[in-house]
Amino acid sequence: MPDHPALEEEILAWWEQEGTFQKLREQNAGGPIFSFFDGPVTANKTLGVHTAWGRTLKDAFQRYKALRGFDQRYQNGFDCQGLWVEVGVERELGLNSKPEIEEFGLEEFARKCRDLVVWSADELTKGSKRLGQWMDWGNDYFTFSDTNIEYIWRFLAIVHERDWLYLGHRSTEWCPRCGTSISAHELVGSYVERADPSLYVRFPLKERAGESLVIWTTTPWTLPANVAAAVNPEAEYGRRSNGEWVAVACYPDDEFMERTTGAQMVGWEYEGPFDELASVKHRVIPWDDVSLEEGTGIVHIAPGCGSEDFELSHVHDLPVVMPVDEAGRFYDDFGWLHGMSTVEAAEQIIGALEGKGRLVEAGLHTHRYPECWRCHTPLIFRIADDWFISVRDLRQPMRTANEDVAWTPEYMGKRMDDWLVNMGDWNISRRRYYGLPLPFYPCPCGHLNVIRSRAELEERAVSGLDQLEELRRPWIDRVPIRCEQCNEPVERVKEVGDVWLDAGIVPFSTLGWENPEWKPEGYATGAARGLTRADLPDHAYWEQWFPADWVTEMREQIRLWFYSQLFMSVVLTGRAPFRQVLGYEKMLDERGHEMHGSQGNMIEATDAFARMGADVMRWQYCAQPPNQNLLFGFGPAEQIKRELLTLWNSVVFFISYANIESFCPTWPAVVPRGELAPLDHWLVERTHAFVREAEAGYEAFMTVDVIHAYEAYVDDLSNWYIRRSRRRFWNGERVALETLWYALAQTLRVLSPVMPFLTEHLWRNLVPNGPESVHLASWPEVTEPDTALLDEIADVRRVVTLAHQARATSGLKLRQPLRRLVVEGANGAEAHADEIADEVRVKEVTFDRVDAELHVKPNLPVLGPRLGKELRAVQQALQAGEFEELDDGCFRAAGHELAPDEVIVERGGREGSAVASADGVTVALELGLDDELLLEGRGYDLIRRVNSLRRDEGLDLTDRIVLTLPKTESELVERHGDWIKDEVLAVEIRLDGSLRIDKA
RNA sequence: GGGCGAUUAGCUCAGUUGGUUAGAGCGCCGCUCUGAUAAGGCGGAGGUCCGUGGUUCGAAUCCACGAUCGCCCA
Repeated sequence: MPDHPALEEEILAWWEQEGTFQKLREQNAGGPIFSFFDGPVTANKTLGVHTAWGRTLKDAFQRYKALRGFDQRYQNGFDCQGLWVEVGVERELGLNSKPEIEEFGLEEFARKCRDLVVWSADELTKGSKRLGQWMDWGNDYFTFSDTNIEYIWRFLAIVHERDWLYLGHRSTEWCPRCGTSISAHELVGSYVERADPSLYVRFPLKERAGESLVIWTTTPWTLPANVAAAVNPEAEYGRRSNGEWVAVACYPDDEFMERTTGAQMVGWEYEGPFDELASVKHRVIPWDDVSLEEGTGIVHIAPGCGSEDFELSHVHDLPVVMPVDEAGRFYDDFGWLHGMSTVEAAEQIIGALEGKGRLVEAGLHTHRYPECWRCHTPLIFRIADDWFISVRDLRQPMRTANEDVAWTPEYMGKRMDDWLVNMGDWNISRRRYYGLPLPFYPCPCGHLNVIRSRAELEERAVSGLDQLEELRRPWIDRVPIRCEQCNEPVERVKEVGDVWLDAGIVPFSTLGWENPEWKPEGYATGAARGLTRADLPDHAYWEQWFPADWVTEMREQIRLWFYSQLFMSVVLTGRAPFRQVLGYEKMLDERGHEMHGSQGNMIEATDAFARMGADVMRWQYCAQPPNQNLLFGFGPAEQIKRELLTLWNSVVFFISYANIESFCPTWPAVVPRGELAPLDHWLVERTHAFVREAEAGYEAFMTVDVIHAYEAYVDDLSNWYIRRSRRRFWNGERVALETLWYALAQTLRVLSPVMPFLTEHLWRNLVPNGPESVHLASWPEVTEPDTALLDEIADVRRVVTLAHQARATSGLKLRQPLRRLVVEGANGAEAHADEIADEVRVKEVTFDRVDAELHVKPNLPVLGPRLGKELRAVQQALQAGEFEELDDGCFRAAGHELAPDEVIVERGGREGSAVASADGVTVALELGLDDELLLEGRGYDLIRRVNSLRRDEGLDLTDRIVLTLPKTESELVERHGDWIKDEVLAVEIRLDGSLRIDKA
């Protein structure tokens, strides 16, 4: 049994020592191009089993394409900026807010962020190598390089030139802990079920003494910012006896003193809940979207705290009250609430409303509410100034570009289109520190300066260049430039860019788009200096490698990396940056639960490497249909190990007999020449069929198809070819060895992309004088398989399976030979009667009508359309046996004549035989025994016992023995002595004692 | 609230244009093979195909409504 981890470590060392990957690249240099872009992995952690899934798919297909001779780039990428990195460092330093970070110092904070990236990049590299991923390690791209930043600057400058860039003043989802707005694509999936306060609050009406509006809210903290109450103008409202106005539809059982329409209520003025804190006029406004399914039908409007509310403020000219600051705390002018968080304020506000007698009801309400994807803080709405890219002119071109992309699974392409249809303007700014510095310099003169390169920055800088450590906060903030309009010094905005800008620009920044001259190590700039040797290629190179032939990432990347790449590519080139995409679903634990560190079901990659090994992990990933969640774990790993044992044992079997025969195969692996047995021919064709099936799987980017093809194939190889051919191997038949070697060598080549270690290990044992590595052996070229021959053996296997079933029902063991097997309906198997006889252990196999009871069933797909309602009567007659057999295979039942193709005829067992049937094939095993058969059965028993003894005593396969038997076996020895000697490798049989064996 | 998808054996999933006794792998039990042997083969138990109606000679499959779950968008 293979020790996967040990074997893998050994292969890794050997690859390293031999420079196998280098040799592969040299071998394929100048070949046709297969362009793959690696989506940058966030460098803030070690390698996880989730990430290893994607890395495995990337590696498997790059290896497959390499076998087919494609030249590839193999550039790995690290994502190095943004909240992921910042939050990691914050945690490490024990900081928990923006003021604390600023107090800590932005220079040092930036250096700490870089340290984290450097550490993580190293860890991820180590893990990926252990996984077997072949990349050009050391030539990685880092998104925090100046080069990447400058490419994004150029992109933004182009966006600005086209007039798509604007500063938006709007209500956005805001994380109070991170102190920044959250953009739409970061919001997805962040809605969680949670319980919030549910308040019904009374707003007293000014002109109608004793009357009030009742509103419902789940965000008490927004009440101090209330400026209006919205009603549905079409709806009917009613006044209860206690003076409270609500929508009639919301309280169908209540009695109302007075009724009116929403439209009539518009303009009513009321007292706000906290007029002492923010003094504004409050009035009723109409709003068609007011729902009557929830709450009271009267909606509390706070334009400073909600996006629809904010929109309404424009329509109705309402004041905008902003109650909380960046950190989600009430501003000082909110009296007793000042400094409180929205959560703290909620309790105070509920108490205060109760004190004023304004609270109708307070409870809890469970609903879906967005929280921060990074720190899980519930989001609030704030009015903020953010930088946006307008998608008005881009939506259609992006949808059109996406139509040229082949998505696997297909529905993911539709998902992308849905996303594009619904996408809002791209909010590209974040009020954070460690990120792309947005190159925007808005001048008080009204001109927006957008810098497009480091050179331009240096040229226009007023001061601060000498301290510019990196193109990054805080250093870059100290470099004011001269406004190109008024020539006055102007400062950069403080915001950094959305990380998806960093990743989306990769197809341009790493390939040298519009770069006039190739720069050696030109990517190793800024923070990336010293971390990579990556060159900045020239534009001709970009032309060659853009767009990608293929990319793969998990499904979430549709709205993230796939989206930002597509966005930037459509802006810069008008087309999609990739031709084919493979997406895959989520990873869960083996019981189908989300993996969480806190629940103890998280599997560390290092554990997985140590306990199951990289090949088994890779098998688990590759066997997974990409449209379903992967249930990953050690349980499935055990099953895979057992499954892989078949291939291992087959190779071990081959090598044992090859050694015995001193058989040394010769490269190249070509179809064996000479006297091939029918079984050898079949294995060759079967192997070719497998190669073709696997090829189709790889070409469709479906490793699961490759694995399914393999599973069927390896069963044929081991449970048919090897089992049927064992005797030929014992006899050292050369052509059998050649054929098996050929099949195994092709199998290893086909599987090597999925399972690079085990195939390599077996290859080194199996192919002594061919390519030193299976990965250098190229893809097997095979001819079109002979399907007629394949079908024939498929028939044979069907017959054998049925015969084994019949055996099982008969109660006679396989060791007891029988006289005859009759087969009906598998004509392809006729040429293989001898093999069947041997497998089933019968003296004779005949192909004939099985002499047994007749069962006739209607062939429904044929008869249904012809007979319609009459079918039922025919069906019942046939089942009851009320039918007449006519000549030439026709039947008559219930007054209808049935042609041979309209019925299915099966035969059941008679006394003295065991019958089994399936799919139109019937076999009947004749069970009669005679003395001769019984004696032979004893012979098989004896052979089995002796061979067990051989194994128990640890004899080698080729050791000869002297067999001693009791005298009672004399008849057996007399009749079958030679046969027995042959089967147990006995040179002599003695009849003078109890059963024992001695090494001869 | 809107859109998409799912619901089949203890678990994970197949199930072709509607067609005969609804399958596979794993697990469990029994049998079997013994020169791959901590493997291989055969069988068994285990199903209200989510529910209700409809179309049809015939529905796991098509249609409608409902339930539950997941995903996506608000």
